[in-house]
Amino acid sequence: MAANDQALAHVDCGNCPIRHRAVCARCEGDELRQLEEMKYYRTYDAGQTVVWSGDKMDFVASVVEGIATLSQTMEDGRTQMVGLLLPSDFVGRPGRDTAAYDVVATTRLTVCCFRKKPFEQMMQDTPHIGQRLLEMTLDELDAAREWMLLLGRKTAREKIASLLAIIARRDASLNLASITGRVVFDLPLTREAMADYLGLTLETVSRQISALKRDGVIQLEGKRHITIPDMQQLLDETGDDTDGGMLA
Amino acid sequence: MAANDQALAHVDCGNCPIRHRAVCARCEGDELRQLEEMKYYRTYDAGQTVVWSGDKMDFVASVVEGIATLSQTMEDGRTQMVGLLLPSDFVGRPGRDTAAYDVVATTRLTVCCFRKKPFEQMMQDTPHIGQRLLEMTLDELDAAREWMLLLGRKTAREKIASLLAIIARRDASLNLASITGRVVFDLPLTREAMADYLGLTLETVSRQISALKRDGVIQLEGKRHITIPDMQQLLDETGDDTDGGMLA
DNA sequence: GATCAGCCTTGATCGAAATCAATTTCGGAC
DNA sequence: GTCCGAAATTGATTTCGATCAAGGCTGATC
Repeated sequence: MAANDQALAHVDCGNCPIRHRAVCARCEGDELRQLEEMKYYRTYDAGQTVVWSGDKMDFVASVVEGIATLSQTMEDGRTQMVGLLLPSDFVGRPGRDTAAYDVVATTRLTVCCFRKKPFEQMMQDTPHIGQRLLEMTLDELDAAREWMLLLGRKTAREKIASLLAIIARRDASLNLASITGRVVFDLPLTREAMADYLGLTLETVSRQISALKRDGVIQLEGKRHITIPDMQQLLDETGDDTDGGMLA
Repeated sequence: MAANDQALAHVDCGNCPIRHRAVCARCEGDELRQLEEMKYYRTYDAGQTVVWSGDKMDFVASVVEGIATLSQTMEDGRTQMVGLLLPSDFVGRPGRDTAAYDVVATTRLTVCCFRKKPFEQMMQDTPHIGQRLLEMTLDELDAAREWMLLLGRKTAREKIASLLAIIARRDASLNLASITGRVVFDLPLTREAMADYLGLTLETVSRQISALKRDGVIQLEGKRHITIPDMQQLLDETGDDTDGGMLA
């Protein structure tokens, strides 16, 4: 049965992010069993809200499959996405019992949950879970700061190119393909969601995508299927330092 | 002598942030002694760069006194500040040996340093240091995300008001004053630094400050000394939800 | 296969902030 | 006090992206 398949996948470290990214590599048998007993799954349809900002949240979770977004909304309705959750990303904050952001599934979403209290206890007893969580949080902080540069200083075209590059790179890493040359993928976000992420309006997003298409940087099939003929050309549009990076 | 005074301050937990915020409350005698032996101080003049992005960084540190900024710069010179480091904030990332950002002292700055290797070892041996660091990192992540909303969606006026409110609130908490009513403080940043933080130009910063002054929201004495006659009025300008917050 | 709704594109116009360009103010050194 | 230079202000103009406004495409439903 499906539930069992998933459980097996976990034992094999194939899928469950908490297991895979935070725990598995260093877990002992007892700890594995403990985690195994604590976890449960939830799935959401595309468009469903997982939690609203301010809601009570008595679990932590990690994304198994699908994509979710974190966003903040001002009273007058202006919204800014502050995080994109991909498989293996962590949701929820130990030591806080209300959600700080709206969490929305943008595709069909499966998460692996742990009730907060026992998870926190487990963190206490098993230091490397906390250590792994610290590493992940530091990575997220770096990502957030990179996004601050994008939001504060990049032009609309650079913003779009950057977002496409990030999505392309993620797909490339999944496919184990090289980062240069041709890349093909489907956009997991609507134009509106892209706009919310980039601090733009959906019209500007649409226009800039059209412009990149017109300039041959990307090719579009339908509204979501994208081909990047030359990844380097896209990277040149992002404004980022791309020439090999510093080696020191 | 000064050095000794500082050492005493640390023993008393009065000042050193790593001690005070991350460790002290739960540290045992041995751990205290170990930290005490590891630490050393550095001071920088206003305007001095502590480390350049990409530089090797073999220490972690925490701010004892003064203010530093974290910023990212694009090849063409556009820069975005991604963090403001106040006393007790942590600098450096365990598990990474090059700096990811430029760290610049904006006032005279004193930091308390620990060489990375032994600090990491200490983290291994003393779980609650890592736990405290996780809490601090999660706080920083929240702050970064709040800043993303500011950068992506707020108007220039709202940005200035938000920055002033943050600085005012910080000073207020130091003075144990209430958050409402009259607040007086000195700006620790130049207009240019404010612009880098807010994703604006320095001219726009100047114009908006003049506008807030003209509208009676703030009073200016010289270029840096600011009086806020009515804190609530300033908060109303930030665009943030301020009416008591949600209570659920 | 018609209808409809959600998503997307494109055009016209507007407006906020950037840019370019002088001054002015202020704080410190002498 | 005077002088100097950095920091800040202010004005004129431009520009990029927002806003307002029509449609167009596509896929689901009946």
